[in-house]
Amino acid sequence: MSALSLAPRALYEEVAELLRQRIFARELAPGSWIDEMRLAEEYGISRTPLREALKVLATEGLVTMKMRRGAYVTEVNDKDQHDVYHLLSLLESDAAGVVAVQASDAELAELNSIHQELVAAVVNTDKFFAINERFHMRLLEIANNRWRDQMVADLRKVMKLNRHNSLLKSGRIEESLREHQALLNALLARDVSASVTRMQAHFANGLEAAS
Amino acid sequence: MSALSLAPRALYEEVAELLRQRIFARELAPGSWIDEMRLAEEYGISRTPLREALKVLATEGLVTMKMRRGAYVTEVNDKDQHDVYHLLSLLESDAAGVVAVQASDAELAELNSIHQELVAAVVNTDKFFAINERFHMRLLEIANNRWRDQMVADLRKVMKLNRHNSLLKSGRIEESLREHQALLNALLARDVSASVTRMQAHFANGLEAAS
DNA sequence: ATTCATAATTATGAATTCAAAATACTGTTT
DNA sequence: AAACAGTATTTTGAATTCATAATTATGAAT
Repeated sequence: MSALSLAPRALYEEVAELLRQRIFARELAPGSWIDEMRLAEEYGISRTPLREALKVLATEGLVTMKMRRGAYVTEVNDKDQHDVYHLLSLLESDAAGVVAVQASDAELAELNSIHQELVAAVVNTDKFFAINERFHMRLLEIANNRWRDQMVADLRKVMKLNRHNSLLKSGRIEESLREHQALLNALLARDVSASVTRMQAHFANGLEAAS
Repeated sequence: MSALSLAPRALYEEVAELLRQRIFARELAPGSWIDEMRLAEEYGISRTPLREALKVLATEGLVTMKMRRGAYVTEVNDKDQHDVYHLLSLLESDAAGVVAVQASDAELAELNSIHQELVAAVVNTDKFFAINERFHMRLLEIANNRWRDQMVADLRKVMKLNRHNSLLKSGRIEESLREHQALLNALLARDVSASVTRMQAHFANGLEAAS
């Protein structure tokens, strides 16, 4: 068997993740047909787990199944992009409000510590992006709603379908940092409405930069 | 509506819907193991499309796949119930705000007309529930964000997993009607923040009634 | 009777096979 | 050359088959 089977995850999950990567990398371009046989052969597996993976991606919205003519990579237009971004803003700003109320002091301290890493990484773009991602994820974890986590994860995947996908443009690292600082201040002050507003502002600026 | 979809659905979709119904009806109880062979035989199909359907339901959160030991109906505890309800409130109240801004006069008139049906159906509980559902769905459609529609649909499915699932308890039809009226007034006045607040209140009261 | 080891059974995960639909190809006619 | 009919090929959807993991049953030893 191939190296795939060594992973603890189910094969169809493994394949789904490989396909996501190729879709995000635009190796499988939006609107293009997905050749089951070719991919199955390439991965050295049968069509069965591959087709299961495609159905998972279809439910996530990354792939569109057409009756009797197979799977196609979903095309995301500007409106979709805008709509998804709107929902991310809504969900994450709500999460910020929850965190302002419910987080323990230790958890807020942890967010603060990640923020300090962010400040330190301002010179290294890649590192900044990675830590920024970690900050958002940790905040969601602390907000402690697995259903929201799942939705945000799915929406972020869809965002990656778009060419102008970055949730954080490289040109506005300093600006983004200031927004993060303001958000953190609101969180540490446990000011709910300010936390929500700051997160919304963070997203609003991000969309402006992306369009 | 589904009557317009002339295209026959794929078998795995058909089966997924049948399984959803059985899960909502608690014929497949939360936490219980799903017997693939039994169901496949019962439906007169092979395990292949059934397993594809199960993977779709797993992505929706209705079932949980356990490595090498099959599929189980997801157990939704009180916290899950609360978390999902919170998200529904968030998404639908946001939709109400969008509608207050973006809806055409004709669309608002349509919502008003559905509301009048609701008023007329106050004596018939089943009818009231159905029309109430239609009002919420139409409002979402008018808000015009297919990603939110999808998320709300999935969350409502999860809500149905819970014993105390009703988004609208029978004891508070009159109260619910008043809330709807207040929401509609805000929408017709195109008052965004009032629309959001009214929808939030509608949900807040619903949760209180459900617990 | 309880525990442990081993054999038999069952269920899962994945490959293979098969039927039918969609597509591509061929050759003929105009 | 364009249009068409008819055939061949490809591809999808689904059933079947197969290998192996997990579970259950059996029986020996204490």
